[in-house]
Amino acid sequence: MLIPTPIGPLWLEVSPRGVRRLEPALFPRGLEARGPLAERVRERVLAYFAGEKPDFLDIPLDYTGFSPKRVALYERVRLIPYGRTESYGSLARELGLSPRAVGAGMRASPFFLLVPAHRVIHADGRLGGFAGQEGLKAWLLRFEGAWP
DNA sequence: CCTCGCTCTGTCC
DNA sequence: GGACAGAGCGAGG
Repeated sequence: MLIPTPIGPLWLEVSPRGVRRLEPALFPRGLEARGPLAERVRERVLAYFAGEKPDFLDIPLDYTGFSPKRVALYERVRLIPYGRTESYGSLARELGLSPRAVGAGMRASPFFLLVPAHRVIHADGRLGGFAGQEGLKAWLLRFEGAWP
């Protein structure tokens, strides 16, 4: 399912266990997502870009194939509330990882918005990277009022 | 602004 | 298995 947003379409795939991927993509790239979960995700994403401040904590994610450390990292990042930021380093200390490992995990996440990687920034307040789309990270944080 | 050492995951071979 | 790049941090110049 392709969900239209102000930053371009987001491609959604679901499995019986939950969302398998949600990320920016211009064209369909796999099986069409159908069913109640797909509809729920679509409504929630539209609400997000309509300026409501939804969380996505009740949306199940399909973590099949991910290591326990990555699951713990993603579940922790999901708890960062709308409009707030935390640093790679503080998350790393909390989870017993290295700061680089947190960055690597965020980079590899297929759960755009659902795991709000854009809310994870440098310890000194700079934004840090975003898989070559740092403008998108800045857009999202400004939209949430978490960045000047 | 810059460099360096530390650190270690993800991804390729 | 091994090699390398990378969404970091902190100290130092």
